Amino acid sequence: MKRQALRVNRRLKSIYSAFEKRYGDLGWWPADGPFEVMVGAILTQNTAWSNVEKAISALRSRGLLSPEALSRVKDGELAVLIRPAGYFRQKARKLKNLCSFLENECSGEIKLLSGIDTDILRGKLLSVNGIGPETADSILLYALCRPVFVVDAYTKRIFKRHLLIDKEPPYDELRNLVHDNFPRTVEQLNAFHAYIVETGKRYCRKKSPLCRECPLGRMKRNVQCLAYGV
DNA sequence: TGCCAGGCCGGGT
DNA sequence: ACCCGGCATGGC
Repeated sequence: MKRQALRVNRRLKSIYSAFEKRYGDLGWWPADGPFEVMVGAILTQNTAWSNVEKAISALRSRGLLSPEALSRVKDGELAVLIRPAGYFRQKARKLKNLCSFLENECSGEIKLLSGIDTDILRGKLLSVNGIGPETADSILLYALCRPVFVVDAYTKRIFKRHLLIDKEPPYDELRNLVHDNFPRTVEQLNAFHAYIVETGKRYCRKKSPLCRECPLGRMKRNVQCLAYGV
């Protein structure tokens, strides 16, 4: 088991290095301030980022990118504004839930969340209707600078294609695989997920073939899968 | 034209 | 513990 962990550790590092070499510093998350990160994290659920940008712009142009302002808008009105991001009625409610959460938890002052332990905070975020594991971790990492790894569809696809795992494990299991075998620093976890998404968008969409341009190269057929569940 | 995108929820088995 | 249908727009 120790041996296994060492291999996983090495594989993760080599993947990360390949990304780093290709992309350098991506400067993620693409947003202005923590609240905007949170809003983006909800809006991008199963949705192309280009569509999210339109919605964010609409909110920005009306000065709604703060918890206080956003909580005052009526659901129906908000829904129309974020329409380009899809699932707009659901997401309008989710955004309001986020605002209520922030109001209850820290009176809308995001800085005040800094006193709360990361795991406790994660639990609180997960209790908000509309915030699941990926959204919670995105908020923790990119809005609140907590050292957590964010798992998404690209992560599973890339790890599977590059033989780190042979099937798709439950969210927390994959997250723990990285937590246990990769440096647990905000900087590296931030960059790692950013690299995964950038690579995923370019080279690892559902039907895109494996190609030479991918920073990880082609899948090597005779490399043994490290398997999941270590 | 149909498939896909940086998920999540509620209900069922 | 999984599996499903629903949610919705815009790009290719």
